[in-house]
Amino acid sequence: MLTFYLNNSIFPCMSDFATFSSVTHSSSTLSAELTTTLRDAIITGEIAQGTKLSEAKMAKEFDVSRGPLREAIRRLEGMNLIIHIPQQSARVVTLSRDLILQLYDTREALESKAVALAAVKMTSREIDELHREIDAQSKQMRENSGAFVPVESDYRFHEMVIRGSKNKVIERALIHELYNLIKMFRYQNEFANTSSTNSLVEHRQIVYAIEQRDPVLAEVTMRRHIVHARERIERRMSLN
Amino acid sequence: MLTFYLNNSIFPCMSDFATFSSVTHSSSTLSAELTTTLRDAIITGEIAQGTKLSEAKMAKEFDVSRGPLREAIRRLEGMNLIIHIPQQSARVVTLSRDLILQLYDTREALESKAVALAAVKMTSREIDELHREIDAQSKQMRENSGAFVPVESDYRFHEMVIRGSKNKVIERALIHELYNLIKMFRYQNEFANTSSTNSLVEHRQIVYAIEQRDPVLAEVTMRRHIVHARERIERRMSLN
DNA sequence: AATTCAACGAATGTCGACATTTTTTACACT
DNA sequence: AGTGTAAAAAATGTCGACATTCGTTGAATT
Repeated sequence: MLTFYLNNSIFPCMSDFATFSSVTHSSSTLSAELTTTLRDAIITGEIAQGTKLSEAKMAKEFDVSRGPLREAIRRLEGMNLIIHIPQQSARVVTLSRDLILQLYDTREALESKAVALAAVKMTSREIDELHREIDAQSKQMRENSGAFVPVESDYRFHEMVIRGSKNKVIERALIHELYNLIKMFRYQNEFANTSSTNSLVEHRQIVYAIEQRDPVLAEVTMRRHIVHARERIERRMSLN
Repeated sequence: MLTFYLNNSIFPCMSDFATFSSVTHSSSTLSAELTTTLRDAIITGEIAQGTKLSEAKMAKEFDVSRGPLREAIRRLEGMNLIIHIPQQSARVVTLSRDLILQLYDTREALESKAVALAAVKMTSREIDELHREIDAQSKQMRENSGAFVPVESDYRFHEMVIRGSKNKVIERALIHELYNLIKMFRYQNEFANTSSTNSLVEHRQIVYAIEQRDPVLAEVTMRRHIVHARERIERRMSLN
């Protein structure tokens, strides 16, 4: 069975949903389970961009009533993964070139602020964890002689920094409302599949700045890190 | 009948809801109407912070079934106005000192980026509208010999700048997910009721920077504007 | 042939009832 | 009196059916 790794949770193809739901009962409510299942299906592209979501069909497919399904859709709306027009349709978001670039501009603003705060607020224990993560990145890249930082590790790194800001508002904006779209974009576009070896160097610089408790340096470094990613995307992305 | 002005929409006290719903049929769906009604009731404090929302009671009060009401609650969750714990409770958010300061940090990051983009992207027509708005502010303040920029005008100004960025992601993050909380905070705390006369000067500086098509100046100016607001709040806010 | 209108089908919105879980209350026991 | 347990009450979660709206098809008219 094909499985994808996202957010530390494994989820199988949608056709295997029956199996999945009988195996995993982590979430308390049906509606919450549906939310994560749909989220992952959208991120991976199993449900393609722009797809019109028919409540009746999906309810039948997942073998649930329309109530919980509608709630899941509302939540995904709040995560910017679904665009809903009342009385008409709910569609999976379409990642235009424009939207992606706007996404990275927003990420630049939020995450550079987050790391500035993190430089002040992170505990030394948390900084240690950052070290462990980039050491693992380094090791993995040497072993696989890969030019790319493994995506999951990259997400873990950035999310550790974000949480380190101790700012719940930024954390929610980034993790709940932005990163899903970024994961979706990266998952569905090989060329966006993380960063060159530069990324690892940049990660080290970020940790260094945090370690020095230097919010300005941390902010500038993170800003550059994200701008680099944005530039890479802007160059390589076809115009649509 | 007591009415409050928010987002260009008038809404009466909740006790008068029956009247309201028979008068205004602007929104297409019940669920959408409930969302705005509840949103405004939360912002004004008619539904107090921390209130536990009982679906049954509210459904009876508004004379609707629980379905649309639950959807409205999910949407308000997405706007950060309600915190929901599955199987337990949905509560109106509580604006702690900490949360407010985090909110302003986030706003600083997003809105300074927004204005930098606006300095590049705004049309001259849009800049004219900015002028009209701050001229109106100036006039109102002279006439009422007031030390404060009228809140509604202040929101209009900031929202014009945000839209001027032409960045839908930032726009949504700010207007849909942050400003409601800020409005809530300001509405329920006299002392936060906009800014000193400095604000008007700062608004002029921001427009000047945009006019000069100077994104760096615009960003710095906006950042200072918001930091000032934050500092004022930090000084005056009791510790809770 | 193109356009308009009407009827049909499909989809979303809304409702009331049932199921399950949580919280409260009351009672028994130490 | 305090604690623990069990029943009862209240609340959330879920379901299936009905209502309304939207989009489409097809026929009638110009």
